[in-house]
Amino acid sequence: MKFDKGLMAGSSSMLVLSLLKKEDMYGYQMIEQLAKRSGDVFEMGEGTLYPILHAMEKSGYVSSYRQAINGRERKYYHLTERGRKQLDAKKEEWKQFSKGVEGVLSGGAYAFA
Amino acid sequence: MKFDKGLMAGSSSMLVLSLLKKEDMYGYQMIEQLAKRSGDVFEMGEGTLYPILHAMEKSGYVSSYRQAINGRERKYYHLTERGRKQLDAKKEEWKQFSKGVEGVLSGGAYAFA
DNA sequence: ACTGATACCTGGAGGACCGAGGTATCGGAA
DNA sequence: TTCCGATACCTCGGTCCTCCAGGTATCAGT
Repeated sequence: MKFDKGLMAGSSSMLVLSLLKKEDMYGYQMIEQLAKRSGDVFEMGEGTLYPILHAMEKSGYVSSYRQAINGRERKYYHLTERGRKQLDAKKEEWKQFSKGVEGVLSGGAYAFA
Repeated sequence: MKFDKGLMAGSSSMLVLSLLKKEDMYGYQMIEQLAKRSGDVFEMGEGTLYPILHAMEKSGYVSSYRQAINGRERKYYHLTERGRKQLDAKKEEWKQFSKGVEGVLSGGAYAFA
C-alpha cells in the first residue's frame, strides 16, 4: 500500500519515537518494524528515516551508540526521557487531530466532550 | 489549538472536499466551517486554502461560480462527480493510514483483519 | 569472485504549508 | 464624513518534509 506522501508528514517522527519506546533499535530495523507493525502500510525510505534520526538526536529526543555484530556495525538509538515526553505530546496531538478529521468528515455531527 | 503543520499536510484537500459534500461554499466560509466542525481544532490559513481550491478546480474536482451578495462578490465552489470519487478515495486512504498509525502506536498489537 | 542483503549516509528535486502582504467593498462608530 | 474592522479574494517567498538516486562498506552464499 502506498500513500500520498503528505499524510506521512508530521507523523513520521512520532512513529519513530514510538518504535523506540520498547527497545533500542537501529535504522534498518526500524524500517522493517514500521512495515510489520503497521500491517505493511508504511514503507519509510532510508532517505527519510536517517535525517529524522539525526535531527532527533540533535534535539535530544534520542541518544545513539554504535555496536558491532559480526563485524557489521549498527547504530542503535535509545529513547531519552525528553524523547518520551515528546512522544506523549505527539500522541496527544495525533489524537486531537484525528478526532478533528473525523468531526469534519462526519459533517460536524461529531460530539466533542 | 494549534498543530504541527505537518499533520495538516495530505489531509487538507480531503477536508475541503468533505465540506463541499453537503452544500456549495465559498472560501471564507470554508475556513469558518472547518474550525466549527472540527471543534476549533483546525485553523486553516487563507494562503493555504485558496491555492488548494485553484488546484482542485484545475483537476476537475470542483467547479466554481461567482455570486454577489450585497455588492460583496463571493466565489462559490461546487463538488463535481469526479471530486466526489476523489473524496471517497481519500477517505479510504485516511482510514488505512490512521489504522496503521494506531497499529504502530500500540506496539504492533493491533490485529489487521 | 561476484552478487544480493545488510547497514549507514548525503544531496537535490519536488510538494505542501504558512505568514505576510496586496486589493476591494461594506457597515458601524466617532 | 472619515476611519476602521470585518468580509472576501488573491499571490509570493520561505521553510519544512519526503522521496529518489547515488555513494560507501561488510558479510553470506553461490
